[in-house]
Amino acid sequence: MTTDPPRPTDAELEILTVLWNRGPGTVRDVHDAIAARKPTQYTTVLKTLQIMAAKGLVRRDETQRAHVYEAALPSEVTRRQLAGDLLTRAFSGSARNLMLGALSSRKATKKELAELRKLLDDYEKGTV
Amino acid sequence: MTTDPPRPTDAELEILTVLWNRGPGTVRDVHDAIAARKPTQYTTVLKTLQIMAAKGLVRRDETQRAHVYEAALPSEVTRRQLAGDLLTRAFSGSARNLMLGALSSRKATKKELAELRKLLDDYEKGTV
DNA sequence: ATCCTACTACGATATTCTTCGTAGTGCAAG
DNA sequence: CTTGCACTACGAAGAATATCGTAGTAGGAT
Repeated sequence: MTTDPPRPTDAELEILTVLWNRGPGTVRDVHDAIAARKPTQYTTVLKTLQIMAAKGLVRRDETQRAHVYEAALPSEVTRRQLAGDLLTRAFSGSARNLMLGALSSRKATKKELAELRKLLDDYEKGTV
Repeated sequence: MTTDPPRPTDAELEILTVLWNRGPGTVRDVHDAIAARKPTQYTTVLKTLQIMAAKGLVRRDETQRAHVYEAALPSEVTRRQLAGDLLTRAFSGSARNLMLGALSSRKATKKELAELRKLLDDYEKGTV
C-alpha cells in the first residue's frame, strides 16, 4: 500500500493546474505557460517538477530526451482533497460556511447560483 | 494604510480556531485546548502566538501578567480569505467546482443540503 | 526574605518551500 | 569532428514553518 501524495504547495498547485489544463507536457511546456504570467526561471520549474515526481504528485516519462510530466491524480481528486482539507481545518466541516466564504469572497452571477442549485440537485440524485 | 495580515499557516489556523471558539484567552487557555487533542509543548504555542502577533494575526493585551490574545479578524473574514484563495488557486474561480469538491470529500446530510439551498436563497435576496 | 511556580523572551534546530546558478550530456547542424 | 543548444541533475541559499529548550522574571506563599 502506497501513501497518498501530500497536499501540493502553492508552487506545485500552479504547475498541476498547467498539467491539468494542457495535459502531459515537458518542462518547457509548463515553463512557457507559467512564464507567460510571471517571470520564472526554467530551472525553477524543472526543479519543482523533479521534487513533485519524488513526492508522487506527477509521473514522469523518461523515454524522450525531454521528459514528459503528467499529473499523477486527476484534478477532481486533488481538488477534493484540497476542499475537504480546508473544510475541516478552517470550517469545522460546515459546507454551508465554506460556500458562504466562497460566495462572499467575490460577486456571484445569477448563472453561477443556478449552477450551484443544479449541483445540489444532482448531488442529491446521485447523478454526480 | 496597513497591509492585510497574510494567510495563516496550518499551525496558526489551529490557534485561531481556538480563539474564535472560546474568545480571547491566554497562552495557557490556548495550549490547554490544543494539547487536549494532540501533544504540544506550551512554549510552542507561546512562540507561535508571538509570531502571529508580529504578523498582525492576533492582538495582544499585555496589561495582565499572562497576556491575553485575541484574533485580529473575525472568523468570517479570515474564512472568506481562505475560501477565496483556494477558489482562485485550485478551482479557477468556479464556486460550483469548489462546492463539488467539498461535497464529494465526505457524505453530506439532507439537512446540510437544505442549509445550502437556503444559503443560496438568502444570498440572492441579499439577506446574507 | 526566600522559594516556587507560572509566565515571557528568545535562541536554536530541523524541515520544508522556493528559487536560481552551475555543471554535465546528448544530439543535430555545420 | 566540433560546436552550440536544449535538456537534466544537483547543490546551495534564503525564507518560512514548526518545534522545543533554556534563561530570566514577577509575584504569591511560606
